[in-house]
Amino acid sequence: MPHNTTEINRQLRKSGYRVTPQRQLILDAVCQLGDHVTPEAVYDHVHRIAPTLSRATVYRVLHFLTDQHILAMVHMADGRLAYELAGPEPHHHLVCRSCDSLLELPHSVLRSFRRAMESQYDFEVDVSHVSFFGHCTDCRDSAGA
Amino acid sequence: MPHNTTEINRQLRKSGYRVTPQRQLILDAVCQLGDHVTPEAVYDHVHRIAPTLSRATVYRVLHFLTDQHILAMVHMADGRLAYELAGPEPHHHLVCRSCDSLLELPHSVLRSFRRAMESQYDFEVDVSHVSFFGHCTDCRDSAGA
DNA sequence: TGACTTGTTGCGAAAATTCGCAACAAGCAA
DNA sequence: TTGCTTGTTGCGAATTTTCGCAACAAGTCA
Repeated sequence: MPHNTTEINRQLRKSGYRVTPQRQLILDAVCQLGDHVTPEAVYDHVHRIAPTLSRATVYRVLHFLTDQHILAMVHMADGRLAYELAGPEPHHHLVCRSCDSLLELPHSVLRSFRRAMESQYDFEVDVSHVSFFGHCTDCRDSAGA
Repeated sequence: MPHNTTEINRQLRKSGYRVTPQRQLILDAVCQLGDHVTPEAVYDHVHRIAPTLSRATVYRVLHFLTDQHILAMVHMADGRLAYELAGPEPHHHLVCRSCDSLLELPHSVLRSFRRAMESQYDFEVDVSHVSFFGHCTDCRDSAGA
């Protein structure tokens, strides 16, 4: 999962996909907009630069880049999807249902779980995106008070 | 999380919510339709019995019953949401991205993980619904061939 | 039973997401 | 550079999900 555009382009072409201006714009947008970017935010951003770029394309490209493991989906607390650049090492999220805050988990916390699923169920868990929902310290404190 | 309607009704009323025919119909529908029921399937079912019951109400009631821990959300492989009756003991799913099959995990496999998150991050993970995505034995076999 | 309070519903419109298909253009080969 | 092949896009319509608000009715109390 390379982080620079040149390398990504090479990889896509090698797989038989095309590198279009739309795809580059959308990828750039996700990079610039940060950690959990909604489709609408991407659309707003790219639409300013390329007004003919349609919503459908935004959705399609986000799915596509996710399939290629260039982006990763992030489940938000309200159930909607957002996206972020997929790092070389996957990480996971603890999502607070009260305040929507995101806490990042290192991949290591799921490594043993993954192995267990593999040996016990012969199921290969894709850990490139896992979110857990619940309540963070702050929200529990204020709720309990 | 009681399983019979009478007990559920009592619980809802005690919490200050109302037991309406719509809510009962929708809950019955989920029970009858099985393990991972889509909103549209629920609507089709109840709409036959109560033609004026609207789509909006189906969505609202499904959310509502989930908040009350009477139903549980299930993430499907395509990213959409389905629902099922929440059992007394939560369970989890291994969702195959190729064939959409669901494998149930006993709660025990996440117990230690949950405790770890609590002590390390002071984050209380809600394990009433957790889905992991990946690939099952069969699909890996056929893909590898 | 009858009136009151307020949580719920229905409706239609809005928003979010997906689809189908013709027009377009990226990459390739000559 | 020119032209082909076929993956991609844009558009508009279809689908799915949410929203706003007035009308409605469940539960409560007199």
